[in-house]
Amino acid sequence: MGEKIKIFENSGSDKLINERIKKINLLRSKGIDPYPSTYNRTHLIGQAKEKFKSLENEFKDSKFDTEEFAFSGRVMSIRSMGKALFFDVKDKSDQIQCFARKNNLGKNYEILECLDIGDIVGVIGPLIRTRRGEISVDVKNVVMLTKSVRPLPDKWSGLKDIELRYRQRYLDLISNSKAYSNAIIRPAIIKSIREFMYKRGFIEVETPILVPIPAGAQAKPFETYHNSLNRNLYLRIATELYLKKLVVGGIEKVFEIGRLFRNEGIDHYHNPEFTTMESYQAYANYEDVMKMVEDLVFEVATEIIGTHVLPAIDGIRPDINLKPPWPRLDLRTTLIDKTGVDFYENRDIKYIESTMKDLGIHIESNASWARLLDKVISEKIEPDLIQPHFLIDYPVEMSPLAKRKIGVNGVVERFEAFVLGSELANAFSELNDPIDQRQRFEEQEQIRSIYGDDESDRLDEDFLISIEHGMPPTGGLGIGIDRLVMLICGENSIREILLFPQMRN
RNA sequence: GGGCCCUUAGCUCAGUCAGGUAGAGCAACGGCCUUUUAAGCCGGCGGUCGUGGGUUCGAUUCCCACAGGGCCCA
Repeated sequence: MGEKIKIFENSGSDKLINERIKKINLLRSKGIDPYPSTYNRTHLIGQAKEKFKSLENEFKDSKFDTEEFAFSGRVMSIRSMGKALFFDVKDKSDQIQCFARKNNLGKNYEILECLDIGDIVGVIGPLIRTRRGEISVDVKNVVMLTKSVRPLPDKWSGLKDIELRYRQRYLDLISNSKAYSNAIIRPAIIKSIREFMYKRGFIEVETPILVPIPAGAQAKPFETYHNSLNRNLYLRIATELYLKKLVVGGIEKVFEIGRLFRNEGIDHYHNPEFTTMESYQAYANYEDVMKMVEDLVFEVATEIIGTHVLPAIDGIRPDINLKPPWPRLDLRTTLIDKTGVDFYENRDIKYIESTMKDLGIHIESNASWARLLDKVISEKIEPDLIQPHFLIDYPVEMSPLAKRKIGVNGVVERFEAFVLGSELANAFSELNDPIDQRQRFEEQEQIRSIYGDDESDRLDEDFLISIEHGMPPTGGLGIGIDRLVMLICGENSIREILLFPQMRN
């Protein structure tokens, strides 16, 4: 800590801060440390309130005294009554009113005379009900644990400014209970997913984030530079290829939950870093994975919110029923239903462009057939998939890492899961024919050069060598953790479920 | 990438259409008050009106650019 605290008198906030710094100095002059290092909390507020209520039931109308509780938490509001003071203290479990009388506290009342909203205090005393019926601490002792020098947001309106909520999330967490519960639910979901996977015998691993070739997905990477290796590295855009190498190595059921990075636009569905779970299971195909996905989402949601029917939220969504099995929609026939066109029968660029024009879909210039069809799917099919659905059997051109479906030309064993009109998961029977895989990568490299498509997948020689050693038939999955958290939390912006979303500057 | 909207006190917001350098509530400060709870009453603080330029005698207000944020479209 600096010896001198610079005092400004110019602006409003500096004045507020200076008032509080004066109180710090006043406390110190009385021999009170405003930043002590320890405090012995005996109870959480929520537990103690429950205890008090059960004592009330036990004693009915007769009087009783409780033990002394030692709480700690942040001061949320203060009501001064002359020689008595009411203040509300909030910990992680609940909030409680504290009632402090000057004649009960003696010298310690001086601490309360320096009390501000936002301070972190310890309060010790039995519980009582006040005249108005509120369970309160009859404060016998109070300890300053951390003096705050900045004012908290308005106690009634809270913190509304969306920008401030994201940039100063800690204030959002203090002021807005939904922000706090979202922050708690996310790790609970991830824990639940881990337990689901562990139960099924999957091994969790960690693979490199800094990679020499950003392969395994179709996305633009972030680039960085390693000084002593004297080479460019990329932040991973997928965990796919490393995980499949592990399947080659005999880790037959493997998964990773981790951050991926894609150098693309930011909006309320996309953050440049986001979290996925990818899993790979030897001797399974996409049918097995489909069952696992619907079971996973069903079980996790049920565990977290106690029901598999996500409640409707006004202006955001209707009830969402996650109960398996989810409908399987064949992509080709669904396209025909929605557009009247069989896109699979003609893979010609000119054909798809003119068809799209007829359908009123905007055409990106110089795009490949696969990219154009992807556009058709996201315009004509995805928006209607509100309840959970699987779209199955994609064209090979859209899926360079997926195995061909036997007996159906040009189609691979792939599915995507959709809910609320957006993609939740992507999975396939993994391509383990090394000759075919090499050709697919080469086609991706060609598309990159022909169309200048910098999102095409990249040929990764190390990966090809690994599957040339033989990868067993494998079912692979990628599931968007952020999307799943949004679904369960009932948020329609990714920024509400990331603690610190990417912001400009 | 395109369009529309927003940015005023620490926080939540008025005021801008009809240009004359700003208001409220909460918080904070000084008083009164020992069961209040959005406590109450009295008094006084607190603002380069996002930034930069332009028009004007004069700009928070009108115009332009930029920054940050939001919504919609691509």
